[in-house]
Amino acid sequence: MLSKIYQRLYAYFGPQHWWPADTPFEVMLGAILTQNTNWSNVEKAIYNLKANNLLDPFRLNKIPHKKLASLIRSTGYYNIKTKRLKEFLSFFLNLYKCDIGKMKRQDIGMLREQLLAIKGVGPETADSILLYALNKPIFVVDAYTKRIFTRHRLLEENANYAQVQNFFMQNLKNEVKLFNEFHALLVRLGKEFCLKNKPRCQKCPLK
DNA sequence: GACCAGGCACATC
DNA sequence: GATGTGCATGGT
Repeated sequence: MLSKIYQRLYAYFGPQHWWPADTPFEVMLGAILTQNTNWSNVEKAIYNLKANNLLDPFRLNKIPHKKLASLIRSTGYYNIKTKRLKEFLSFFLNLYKCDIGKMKRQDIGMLREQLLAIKGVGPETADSILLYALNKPIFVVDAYTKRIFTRHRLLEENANYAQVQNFFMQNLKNEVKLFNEFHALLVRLGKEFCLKNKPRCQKCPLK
């Protein structure tokens, strides 16, 4: 059933080419910056960081809070997100010496626990980093995913993150490519057809 | 001007 | 352990 849904979405929208970033490090920053925020707001912040030559963990770690906050202002919650970025950077530096390869070689379960231990990294952010920055096979659950599947009565209204994630991972092949594209397609579907304030959608391609 | 967007931590009951 | 609240900009 899930793979049927995936096929239909893929046929309708085509490949989504996620995550929109040049490097794994940029994915990780974007994952924090996009928390409860429109992606277009994140693009502006990433642009600012790039323009200031700060898409580098060592340089980014050194700049003062105020400076970083002003650069990511467009993403909202900029004081909190500045702290979260700093928390993430010290994790990245201390445990992995800012070495993506070293992270990729780490066991996925261990890595997920380490990411979740960072203040400001919850399940969705951790899983986005695992899947989209490190190519680890894990399904990312977000607000759209829940909304789409509860509206189609395929999930309980009160299902928690782990339950939704299990629902996908137990019913799909354990493939990075599939998890990548499926989640991206669900976000695309959500943006275009499953908005919060439009509870009934006649044109939904899943119907 | 209200409502929402690719969450999360923390307080309080 | 469930429920509520603060965080904040930019687009519709």
